[in-house]
Amino acid sequence: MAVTIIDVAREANVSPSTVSRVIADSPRISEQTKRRVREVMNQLGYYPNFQARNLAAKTTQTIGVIMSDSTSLAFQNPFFPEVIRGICVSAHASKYGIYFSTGGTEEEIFQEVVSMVQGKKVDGIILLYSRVGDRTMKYLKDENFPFTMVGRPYQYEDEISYIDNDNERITHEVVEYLYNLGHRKIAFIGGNLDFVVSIDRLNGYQKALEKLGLSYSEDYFIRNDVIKTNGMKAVHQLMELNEPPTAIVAHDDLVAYEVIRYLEGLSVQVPGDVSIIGFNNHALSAYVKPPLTSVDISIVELGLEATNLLLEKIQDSEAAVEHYFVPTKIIERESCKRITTKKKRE
Amino acid sequence: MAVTIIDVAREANVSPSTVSRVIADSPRISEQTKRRVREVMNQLGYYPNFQARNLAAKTTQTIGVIMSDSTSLAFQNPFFPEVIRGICVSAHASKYGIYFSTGGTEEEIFQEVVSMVQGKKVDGIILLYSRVGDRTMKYLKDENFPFTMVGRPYQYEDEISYIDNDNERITHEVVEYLYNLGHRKIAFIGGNLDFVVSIDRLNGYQKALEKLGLSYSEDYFIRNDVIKTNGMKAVHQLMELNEPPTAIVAHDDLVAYEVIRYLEGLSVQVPGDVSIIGFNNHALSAYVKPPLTSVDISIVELGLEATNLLLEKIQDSEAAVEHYFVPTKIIERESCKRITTKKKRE
DNA sequence: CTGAAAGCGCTTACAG
DNA sequence: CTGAAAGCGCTTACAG
Repeated sequence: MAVTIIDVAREANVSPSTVSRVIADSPRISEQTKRRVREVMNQLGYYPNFQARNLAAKTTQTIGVIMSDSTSLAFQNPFFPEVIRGICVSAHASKYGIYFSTGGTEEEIFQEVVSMVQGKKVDGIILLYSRVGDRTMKYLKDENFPFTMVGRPYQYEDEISYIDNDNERITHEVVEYLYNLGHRKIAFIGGNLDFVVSIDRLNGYQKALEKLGLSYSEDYFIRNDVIKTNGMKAVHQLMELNEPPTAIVAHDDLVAYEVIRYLEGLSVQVPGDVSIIGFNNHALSAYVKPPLTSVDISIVELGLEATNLLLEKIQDSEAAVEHYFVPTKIIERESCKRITTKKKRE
Repeated sequence: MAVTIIDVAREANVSPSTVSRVIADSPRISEQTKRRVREVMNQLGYYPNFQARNLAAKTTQTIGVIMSDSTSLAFQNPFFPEVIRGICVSAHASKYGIYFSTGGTEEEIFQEVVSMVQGKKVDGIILLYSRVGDRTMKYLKDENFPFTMVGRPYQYEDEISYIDNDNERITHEVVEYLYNLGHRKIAFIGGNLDFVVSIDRLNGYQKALEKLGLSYSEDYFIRNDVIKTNGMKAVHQLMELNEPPTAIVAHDDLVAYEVIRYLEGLSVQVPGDVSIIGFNNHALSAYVKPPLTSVDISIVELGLEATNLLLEKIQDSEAAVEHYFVPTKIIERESCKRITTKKKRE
């Protein structure tokens, strides 16, 4: 029904091959012929059939975007929309489309990736997460299929191209920031340790303590799952310690606010009694009370650069493995307070 | 290179047609043959080529998802990730994939939609917005291409299937809610009036005033663009009116918080002096101070139902045009206060 | 229940 | 600079 390359060829008195070459803007066709063929294409309302072209050319001009299962962090604001925006910008500039994974569970996602790869649905894949022991990542690596990750791979770091923040360093800086405000008792509320980002941030926290001569205590570390299931109690226990923290680093702005609310229940003031700093710099964090000091992690760039790297890989299968860190920045607002170190010690 | 249907056929001693029918699980093939062919497929690691299958079958098994340009509301949390989640659930259940638009400007988006339709990239399209005078919507309708919208179309309402909230009604209810708390001076901060959702909410506000015997005043209506560019001043003017409002309805939780911040600058307490209610029930709104009363609009359902409707349309081109409203609910928190109507009037 | 053949709408060596 | 031909990997009437 639709007008095909054959119709155009007939109408323009050339062969289908020629029409095909005009579409591709091949230099081997004379300007005159091109002009004539293009005129006919417009006249007939011709559009190349995507599937047919891809089948013949053995390409798809689309990249697959995979996020971790929907129950996890990835679906929270604002990471997801922003990273997608970055991907869109880069993909659009190179005339690539985006095919989106729809799977729910880890297993479904894995199966979907396999079918994307084997079924030749996409030219390359972006993994929007990095999880410990991830089968999908391993598969992609073993298949030698073009892919990049947003997040440092937990393994094979030298064989996989990825974009990330320097999570260890920035968390280190966050702790130092609090230290410089006079804090010595600094608690940490981590993310899901199945994800490398959470591990790196925890490492940064621990190393900073060490470097600053503060000792690490299990009591000062709350895992994200206990915040989720039993946050109120965990925060109460934290504040009932003999030496309750004067500052808290939270893995995400959302959990920071959750904690602030529990603190309120205990009549603990932020930042009066306890300073708190979050990660990810949510849109709301500027407006909320107290405006939250938070680490901006350049989410759009994360998506943008991951896509650029993938596109390089697709276009040149010999392209070197590359890693980038995208900038992070502590956005100071009003949830952290300078204290004079007059308490117990010293 | 990859193993094809031919390889499987040869190995299983059947024709390619038979293999194809086994893939489709056609009832016309004996169980015995199916078993044998499937065994060979596993053994050889066969996966059907997506493009080839689609080209031959004249289908794509994928739906296109289009959002409004990235500068607008759609990219704000939490609408975007949640609506996508809804779409994914439904698409995945029906084994459809998702092709995502990457365009930046309105024109780019339009071109992309045309190429999706004409290039046979997708079987149907979901428009994640409804804009006044939208060329893309008109095009889809005129082409008679299967599509649905999240949001009431500004035109051709009887010819287009869509899912929406009953925005007029819920805004009406919101005003009544405030009225029942004793408020008589209720201001409204609207969204971008290029979008139908904003128009409907404004209408609901105005009709509620009318029904409740309150008069509508231009002074009580702030357009979203002035909030964006000159919000502080607009809020100041609002509060310096002879009869400043005692309650404010904000088109979105984000703008509600922005307003609250400006109010603070004027030492106006929320909800002490002014009550405020938002829309969209952001994830943070529960945690923030004051916890914001907000209208939950069931975003996931919006995506889910729009996809279901589209799938019906795709599978049956004669399917009737349908509309659904997805439930809305006022989530009461702490930003609205009952007042005793003792001020000036009466 | 199964197969031979045509066809989906392109691209790309190969030849001139 | 252009064309004829083969092929990409499937599906689907048609025939038996």
